[in-house]
Amino acid sequence: MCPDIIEKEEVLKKLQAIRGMNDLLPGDSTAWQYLESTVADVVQSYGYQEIRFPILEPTELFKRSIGEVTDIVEKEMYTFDDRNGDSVTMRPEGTACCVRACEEHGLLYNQTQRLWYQGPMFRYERPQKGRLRQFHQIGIETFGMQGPDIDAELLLMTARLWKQLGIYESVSLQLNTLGSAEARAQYRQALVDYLSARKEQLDEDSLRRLDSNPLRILDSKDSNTQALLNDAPALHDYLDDESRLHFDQLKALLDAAGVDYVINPRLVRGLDYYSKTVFEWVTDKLGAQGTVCAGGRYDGLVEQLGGKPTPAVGFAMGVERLILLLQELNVLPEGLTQTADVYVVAMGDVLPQAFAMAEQIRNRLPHLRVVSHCGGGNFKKQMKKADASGADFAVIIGEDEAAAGQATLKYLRVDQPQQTLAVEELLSALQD
RNA sequence: GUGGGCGUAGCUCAGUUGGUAGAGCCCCGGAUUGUGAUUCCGGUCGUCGUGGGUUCAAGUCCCAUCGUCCACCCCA
Repeated sequence: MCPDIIEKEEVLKKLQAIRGMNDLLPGDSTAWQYLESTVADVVQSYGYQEIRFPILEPTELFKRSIGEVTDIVEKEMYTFDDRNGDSVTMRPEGTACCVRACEEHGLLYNQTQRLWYQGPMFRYERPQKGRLRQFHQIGIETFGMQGPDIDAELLLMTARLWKQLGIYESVSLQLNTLGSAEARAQYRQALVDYLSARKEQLDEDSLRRLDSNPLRILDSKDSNTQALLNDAPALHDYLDDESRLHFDQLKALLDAAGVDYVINPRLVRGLDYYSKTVFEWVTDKLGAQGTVCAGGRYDGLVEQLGGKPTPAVGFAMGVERLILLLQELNVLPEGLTQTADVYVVAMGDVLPQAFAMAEQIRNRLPHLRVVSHCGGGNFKKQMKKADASGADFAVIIGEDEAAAGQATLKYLRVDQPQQTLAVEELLSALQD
């Protein structure tokens, strides 16, 4: 066999998307656009501004923020050497990037910020439902506000968003507080002491976490471990007064606003930088990856990354998971698959007139999506395409219409007789 | 990283103890040369993921490999 052919076949086999990195196809992109624009509308209605930062950041940024001993940093990051030998990493999350960008440009100097961002994140994990290697988050971060009011605002904003999307009844807000860094350190020690004395009763994973990230043992799925935790020291007994007050005030604000929540003392977050408020919006409709939005307060992070001490709260939502949920609940608006509002059919030697008509409609009614038929074909075929496009109207131009400077307007979705109209009449008919 | 399920047409999937690869949808043509979504008739579509092995014979059995899905883990 000719070597060229062999080589070609091998290349063709390999030419597919990288594992865990999905293509977004035309049939799904409209749902994404719907979600993204709904989120953008809601967050902007609270006065949040968009920020954009690079996908590639210095590896050190994530080591110092997320925590050296977390799974993300230890084994899930896409890290490689830049051409000059610097270690760079494709961002596994947005918070650290956002802090870096704000700090670098003085956005945190004596001022508050309400920011949001969106884009792809990268983690080398085993793909499963709701978990990808390239996934998308929409994140919100606020800086410079230390009171519980801003925590509450974030939760009100998310609740509004879920209502807007029609999923509020299918998600529940899990709420907890981790206390100050000092309080948490004390509690951590107490927990380690308690569990170390009972090592033989721990499952394998929890045993491993006893050294690396003992708080994570709290939300272990192992039933024996959970039973063991019933008599373990409770985080709430170790809370400092300030954190306790902060949490009580937050709950009062949520109560007053009518946002339901569940206090979950076992809720901790995987990333090291959280303190005080932590929360997750979870659903039972998506299988194992049911957290659709999560975040909390991270008052220490800015300083940890070299800035002045700056209070901060934020969260991120998983776009793929929200899309799955919208599809699962069947709450996507109708018409997302529609690609046109008006379909222009040209019969005979009238292409110049048909194009002119389509352009005229676009000039005067720019909100309408106008698709001109291209590629020839008989009348029947063109009408079939018009129907398949989802358009409400077909605008038909044949020899007769072209000669008279007219067009025929046919209603594709309602039972109304078609009419042959002059340009102005046609435009005003399309307007309603 | 660990387990389990599944890879057959563009899509969703049948395919019996091993015996000549199927259906629906989609698409195309026609019934209807300027009127679609309904109906009827006809048609195109495959290295059965890949590579070995067993056998007279493999989509089917065995081994390997790749891909994918779900779960653990982790997390949005």
